[in-house]
Amino acid sequence: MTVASQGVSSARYSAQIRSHALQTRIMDLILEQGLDVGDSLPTESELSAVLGVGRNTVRESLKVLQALGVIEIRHGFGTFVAPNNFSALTEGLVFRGRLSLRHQGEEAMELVDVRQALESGLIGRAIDLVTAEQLGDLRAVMEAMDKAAAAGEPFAELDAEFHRRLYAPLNNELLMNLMDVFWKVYRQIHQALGAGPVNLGEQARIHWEIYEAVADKDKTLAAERLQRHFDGIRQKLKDVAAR
Amino acid sequence: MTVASQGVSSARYSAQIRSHALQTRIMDLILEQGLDVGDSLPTESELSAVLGVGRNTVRESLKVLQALGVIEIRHGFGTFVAPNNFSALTEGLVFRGRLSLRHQGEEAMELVDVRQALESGLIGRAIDLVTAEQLGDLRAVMEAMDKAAAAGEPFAELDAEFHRRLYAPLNNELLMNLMDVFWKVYRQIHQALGAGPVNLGEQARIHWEIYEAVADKDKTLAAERLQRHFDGIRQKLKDVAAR
DNA sequence: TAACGGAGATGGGACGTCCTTTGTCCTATT
DNA sequence: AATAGGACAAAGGACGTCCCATCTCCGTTA
Repeated sequence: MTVASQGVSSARYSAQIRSHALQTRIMDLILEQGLDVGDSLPTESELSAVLGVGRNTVRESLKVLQALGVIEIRHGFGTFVAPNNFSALTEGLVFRGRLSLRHQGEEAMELVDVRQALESGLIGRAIDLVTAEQLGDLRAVMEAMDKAAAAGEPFAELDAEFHRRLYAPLNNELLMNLMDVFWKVYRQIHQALGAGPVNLGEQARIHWEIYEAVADKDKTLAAERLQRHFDGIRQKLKDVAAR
Repeated sequence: MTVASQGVSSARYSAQIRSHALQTRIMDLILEQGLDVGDSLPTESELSAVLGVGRNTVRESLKVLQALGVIEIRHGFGTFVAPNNFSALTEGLVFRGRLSLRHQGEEAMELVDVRQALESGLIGRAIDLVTAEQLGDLRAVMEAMDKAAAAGEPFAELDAEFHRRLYAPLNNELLMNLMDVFWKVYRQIHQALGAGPVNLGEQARIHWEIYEAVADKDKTLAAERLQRHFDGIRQKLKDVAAR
């Protein structure tokens, strides 16, 4: 544990506790009133009155809750309970990643480790649950990837889509969000590092191999190929960071 | 899909883009100036001047960045680049979890799935890397757990500590943070659900079995026992949610 | 019937003011 | 000389107020 990691939660920062309390009160208010995703919160002025604090203070808390993906603020219309949304988490992680590039990109590597564990750990169950239709979707992505590769176009988005669809059978929204976050963060760190030239054809081939293993319902093989896929990514990161 | 669920990411919300841009500018400013963890940012007034926006606006962005774990604000002292810290993420997830209790606690289940994949997926490498000292630490936790179980005291904290130490050998701070978050969220959801009576002795036994497998460096067995541990948790959740 | 536009509501933002907290430094006391 | 305590300055915290920007809704008009 680092020196400072005891920081934020420490009782020392009473101000943080107070503003944190306000956020909690707002969340509790949502829950108490039985609001659900899509329902609207009271206006800022109303909240300011109900909670007994100034409107600016309310606004600060609302902004934080929005950043945490709890609510959605729409200018001129109102504030609403947000659907699941982790995009905020992305920002923080990307920042962390960029900050860590000064220290040999540890964070990026850690991120790949976590992704690897998640994906190769879950592929088995995904194979158990995948339907023919979902497999078809996956294949469609691969064909698009081939097309992009043949045209010499990068296919970062298709890559992400492939991994996303791979785990769609699990029907786990939290996982989807997390994987999205990891993917975006990885992407941005990769770009910031200055990605070297990529071999599109080989990229596509690796994904095809994973697809084949999944289509054959061969869990061990799929897990192994995913593992290797990530080993490759890790190696590439190491190469870039070494410069 | 609800009315609002197409919301946040849409280009439609220019206001969100603007405030998001401000956050990004602050983060960029940190990176450009070469600030590292612990360094202090300009004061709110200075930022307000440099960025050409009002102090309240700056404050809103700073609060968000604090919530994202990017910076740490200390009343009367200044604003600093924060060490890694995910505690903020916890809040959002706990809220999600509580919100979802109305829908048979799906989120809690998803959370367990992700934890399971992460932990059983990473235990192998943890076993590869674990040192004798770390193994000793792990054992110490187990002995404390035994003592608590014998005394009839719940040992949620020791349980968390066990899982934390299990993966300490990986030296992956991101993973540690994530696991901490998952743990806290799970804990809170569990409490909110109204935890049933727990069999302390059996809890301890299960953890001992995992420990033994790790001590024997038996990766397969450890992964399997972890898997079963989580299956048990999942079953318990299902029971509680069924009421 | 469809397109346009205004009204009203709601969030966005900027100042200015005063309070609270924190760290520092200086002084007085022992 | 060492220490305790108070004064001071700097920084963030909270509010109130005023005006702007944007959205939705609904009525008007072509």
